[in-house]
Amino acid sequence: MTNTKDARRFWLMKSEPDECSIDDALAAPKSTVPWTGVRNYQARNFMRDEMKIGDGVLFYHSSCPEPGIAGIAEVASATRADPTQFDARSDYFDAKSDPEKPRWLLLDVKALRKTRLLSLAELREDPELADLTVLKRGNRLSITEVNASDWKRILQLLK
DNA sequence: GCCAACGTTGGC
DNA sequence: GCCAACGTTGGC
Repeated sequence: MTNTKDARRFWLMKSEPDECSIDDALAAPKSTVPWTGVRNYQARNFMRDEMKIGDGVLFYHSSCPEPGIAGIAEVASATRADPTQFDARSDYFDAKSDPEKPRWLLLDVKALRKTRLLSLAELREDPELADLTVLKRGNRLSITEVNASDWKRILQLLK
């Protein structure tokens, strides 16, 4: 199987470092964390339909003093139900989700390494990254695709 | 804490 | 199925 449909793809995943930073992910067993709390259908569908084990992930810190890319990770599992949707004490509880037909999914993300913080400001300054989805105005999606050339460029900036 | 942008909800 | 109101995200 070598057609382009099966090529490795790349993603940017936002995490609030207060909840799960790149350090937290690296400290987890097997450096792997369940990506809990996605409550947006578009992001869920990316996980369910598009993301494959081994896909590259930019681990992005959001809602924090220094937002930006903080590490490199990879997709480490297929999707399964996100258990927090059924936990009434969880911030991510969803009373409308039927356990027989879970509305929200998660997948495992394996942290590979921490990088220097490539800040949002620095990303914006790079003309080569002009089409990076996370830089687009009004973007709020917690999972966005990164094209291969932007991925390459970002790894270069992180060297 | 502000607020722009965007997704979701629910009345009709 | 429209769309106004409301809630959330997330940088600043």
